Amino acid sequence: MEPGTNPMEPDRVRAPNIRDVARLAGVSYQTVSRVLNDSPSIKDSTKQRVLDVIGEIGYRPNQAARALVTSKSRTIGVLSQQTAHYGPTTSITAIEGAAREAGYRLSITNVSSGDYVAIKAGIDYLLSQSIEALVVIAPQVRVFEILSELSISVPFVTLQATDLGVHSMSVDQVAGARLATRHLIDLGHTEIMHISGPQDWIEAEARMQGFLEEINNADLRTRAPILGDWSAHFGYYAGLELLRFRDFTAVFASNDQMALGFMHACRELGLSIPGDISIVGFDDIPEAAHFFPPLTTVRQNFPEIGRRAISLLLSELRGDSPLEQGQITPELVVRESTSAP
Amino acid sequence: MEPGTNPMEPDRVRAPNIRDVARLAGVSYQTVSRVLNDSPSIKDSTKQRVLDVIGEIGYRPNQAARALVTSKSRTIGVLSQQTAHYGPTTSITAIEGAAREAGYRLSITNVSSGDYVAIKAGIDYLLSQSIEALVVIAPQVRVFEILSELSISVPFVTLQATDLGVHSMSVDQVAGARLATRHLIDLGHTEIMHISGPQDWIEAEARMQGFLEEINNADLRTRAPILGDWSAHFGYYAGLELLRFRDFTAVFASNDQMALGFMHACRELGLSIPGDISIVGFDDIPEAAHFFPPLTTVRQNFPEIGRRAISLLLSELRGDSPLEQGQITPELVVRESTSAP
DNA sequence: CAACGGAATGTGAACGGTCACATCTAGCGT
DNA sequence: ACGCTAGATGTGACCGTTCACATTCCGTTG
Repeated sequence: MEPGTNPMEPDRVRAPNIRDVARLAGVSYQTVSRVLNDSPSIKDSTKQRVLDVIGEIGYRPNQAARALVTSKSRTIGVLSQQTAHYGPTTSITAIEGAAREAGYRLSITNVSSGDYVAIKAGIDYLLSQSIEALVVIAPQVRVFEILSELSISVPFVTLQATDLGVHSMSVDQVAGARLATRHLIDLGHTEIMHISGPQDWIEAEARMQGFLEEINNADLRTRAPILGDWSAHFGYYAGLELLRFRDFTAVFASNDQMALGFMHACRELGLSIPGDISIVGFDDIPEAAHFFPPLTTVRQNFPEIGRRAISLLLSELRGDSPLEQGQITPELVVRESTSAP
Repeated sequence: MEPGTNPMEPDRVRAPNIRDVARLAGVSYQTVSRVLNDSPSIKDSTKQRVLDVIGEIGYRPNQAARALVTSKSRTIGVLSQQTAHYGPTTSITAIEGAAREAGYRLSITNVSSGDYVAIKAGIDYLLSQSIEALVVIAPQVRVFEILSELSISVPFVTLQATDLGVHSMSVDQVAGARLATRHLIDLGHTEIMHISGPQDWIEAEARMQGFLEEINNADLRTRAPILGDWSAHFGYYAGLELLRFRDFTAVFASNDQMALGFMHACRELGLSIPGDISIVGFDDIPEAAHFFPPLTTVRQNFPEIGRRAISLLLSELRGDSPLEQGQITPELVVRESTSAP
């Protein structure tokens, strides 16, 4: 029995390739390739024959081979956070959808800590997959330092407002914070606290800035904002601490979770909301409408950001059009956690 | 001037490849390849020289080429849901981390609707990227029909308990639901409602089953559970509706969000929790501890599931070891939303 | 000292597509 | 009837890496 050609051999089934299709359809492999990329000059009858064979034998184009020869990976990298926040998650979902629709896939890397090495490794990892574009959702200041220092060769966009050139698509955080603060001021509050996010988060910084701007505009004073970690737990403990001195009548929390925790602390101390303390959150997570009381907050359209980020990248990839990057305006949602003091 | 070799040509910078490295290091390309895959028989001095060159010119191995020749994509596919629920998101984060650590990347596809075509397309899409393994987080019944009918050729694991052979790694939903229900019964409740998740979700079904088992064990009766959509909104409106007839004293909601909405409805109708109505949720999202009142719920260890799913797949990919798949036991977290009737 | 053998390194082919170019056909005007 | 052109299809090379096998080097041993 000839060793190499043993017909009994189980013979690792190889996935059908373009030449198998060609042979069965009685055409050349190049014709098959043309059908796959629907090139214009191909006779309908031929095309149909090829498609039939493809369906019949279950042929799938090999992405790796295609990527190799075109040196296009059809992959968009996403640099994100380890923590599963509502906003990023929602945006990523939208990004994935938009990307897939355009024939791109995503490669997501979560960078856990904000330290230089981890972030650098994350970006490196993405680049080694020869991504064609990069979306950065890790909203930490340090990421942007690294990004600019690395002089990335692919188009990229951040979902945060930065001064890093044009590559940004974001909700205007400053405007949102001003909306929230203005709302409290308009109600008549003069002593307003701010519970901020972590110092190294761009969003946290921007919201704090918006808050301070509006406070200054109204000639009010405020205690130094305290820096939280976005969690409801933090909001709770911060509340217990802050409320030992009741020298304020309103709180602007930098996200809904911290607002929730803070309200928890209020209840525990027997304070009524908004009777004793008004509170505004940020994000408008779906649960916020069902907090006790339903939370006044600032709504960000996360899916929209994701979609626009991708369309911005895609247009840059196609080379066409001056990219219309920009900011999305957030919206104040007034519910029952705020009232006149 | 020779056309092809014009030294003035800007000449699209090509990324350095293995042969460039070889040339500069004065070795053959195969030696470079050996260094990259740290093959044992390579002299230390040579290895160092190659590594130096790699660092110097910033060479990155081309994943596509590698994938092509080895027919290993080093990619694990993830089939997930469009909606950004806390549980799946948290698991995915853990999965990503574990996969990356093992040198695998993720390809995530969200399938929006539960209809056959969409799910099939999602799986097809993943397979066309020649994934080496598949994690299914889309917990819909229909997904599993498709999965079994397709006879996937790669190892796969679902994050839901199924009767689909061994490929599953999940929190024991039935046990969790029994824990919750038992708790209410132990407190003395005899009229217990269940707000379930959507009918075609495996988890929803399992939790309902656990609930009914425990109800039967205790010789109690219950009204037919109502089928929700996991959202706080649904919980709210369901609450308004259900509470028109107050023929129950406790509610087991199939997730924390619906519990939240339900509590909102209670407050609005002037009912106290747990005074008038006790309520138990499911998941223990981080916010649950700060609801009003803090929610008694069932904790699932989502990251652990993700990690274990990957380690199960990896061991299957390596071919070693009988895979220790299985279930993780959930845990009841008693807070202040439950008391004796 | 020749023969040996293992460690270290090199060579050709292959993976599965696409690109650039070559060839073949059919329709058309003159 | 002829050449021309555009449409349809085929051929060879190449993308960057690994695999299988071949070759060289060098220290050991009988």
